[in-house]
Amino acid sequence: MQERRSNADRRQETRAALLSAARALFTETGYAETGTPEIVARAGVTRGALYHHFADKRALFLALIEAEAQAIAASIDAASLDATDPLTALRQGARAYFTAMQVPGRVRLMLIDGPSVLGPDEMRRIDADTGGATLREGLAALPGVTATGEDLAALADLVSAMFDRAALASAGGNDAGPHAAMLDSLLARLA
Amino acid sequence: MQERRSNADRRQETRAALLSAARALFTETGYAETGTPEIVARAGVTRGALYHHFADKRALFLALIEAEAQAIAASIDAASLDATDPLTALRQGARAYFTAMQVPGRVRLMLIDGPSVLGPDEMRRIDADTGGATLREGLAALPGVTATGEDLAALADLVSAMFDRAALASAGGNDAGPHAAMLDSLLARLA
DNA sequence: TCAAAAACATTCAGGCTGTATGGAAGCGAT
DNA sequence: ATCGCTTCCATACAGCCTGAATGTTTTTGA
Repeated sequence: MQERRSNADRRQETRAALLSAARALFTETGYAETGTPEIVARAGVTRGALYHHFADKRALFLALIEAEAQAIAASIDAASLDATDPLTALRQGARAYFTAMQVPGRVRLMLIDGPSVLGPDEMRRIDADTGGATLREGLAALPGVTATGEDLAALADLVSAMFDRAALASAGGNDAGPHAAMLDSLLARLA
Repeated sequence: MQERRSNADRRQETRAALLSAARALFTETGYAETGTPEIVARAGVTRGALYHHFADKRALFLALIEAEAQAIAASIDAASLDATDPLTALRQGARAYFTAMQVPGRVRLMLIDGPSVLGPDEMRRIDADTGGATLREGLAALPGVTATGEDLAALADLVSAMFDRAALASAGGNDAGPHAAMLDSLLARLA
């Protein structure tokens, strides 16, 4: 019995299987420690399929990171829609980011392996393509923030660094309480 | 002609040669892209020497990172000795950190490859063993900071994240001005 | 229905890591 | 001084992985 599938379907299915298997293994074992034989075995295909869909291991990882970044940005957008004043909007966005980053493996993908494998520049680009502007606008709306242009971008970058560090602190079963609370009070000082 | 060297000398010399060669290649090409054959060729020894002194490639990298962290901490300590009031002390420490992180390759070693190869936990341990306490004390001395214990540690971690991000922004020939200035004004708000 | 293209499988070459084995040089005791 | 022991280092080997090249099957479109 041979099930007749369209090329588009086949393509998308194996791509999804590869991305899913790669995500599982990369988050469990790390990028460098995970081999492509392992990935394709888990995905139920061969290495030929992998190298047909992706130029190399790095390209597979890049596709994974981009999908993950979009999922995170979508979560934040969905959560911070009902904004009353700028500060609570920012706080809601921060909470949404933390909960989004608690999805298993996300910290490792986005904050550890991502910058190392893809480089900081590419990670910045990905961030800019997904949710980068949101934070800038959220900060600019705060009454205590007068920065614009480059200064505003720098401020957003610094605040984003604190978000990331707080998310990192909450990984591995650690208590995120102190970091999140402290970050919240720092944001309150900005307003 | 055979130069008679003591075992202690031989050991330290080849170790230094290996660490120096590894530092050069890791900073130029990155950890994953640098092979041990390349390292030992540059150091003028063989892979046998490398695996005699270090358990594996990771252990060599670890020794390198620890030495680098101590060098950075030493630079900061040396620069922030003449402290008048807490805020300027912190500012001087910040400036010292930025100049220390402008040594070529340091950003890549400490902020990109380090966390990926050694893991965030080990990087935290290294930071705690070198200059971790300095920042906590400097922040605690600020009049506007009332946090203690876990909260103080969380604040120091968040501020440290901003330092790192600012240093990262200044890497690759980018202009560090906006980040450094913005960070400076944020620190002033804390006091 | 049939050629062309897409999707996938298999094979191959090169390189790298870590280990095991071998040799040379220093060290301590006699 | 020399002899066993240890340290230091070099060479050889086995296993694995990556990416490219080559084959095979399935789908597509005319």
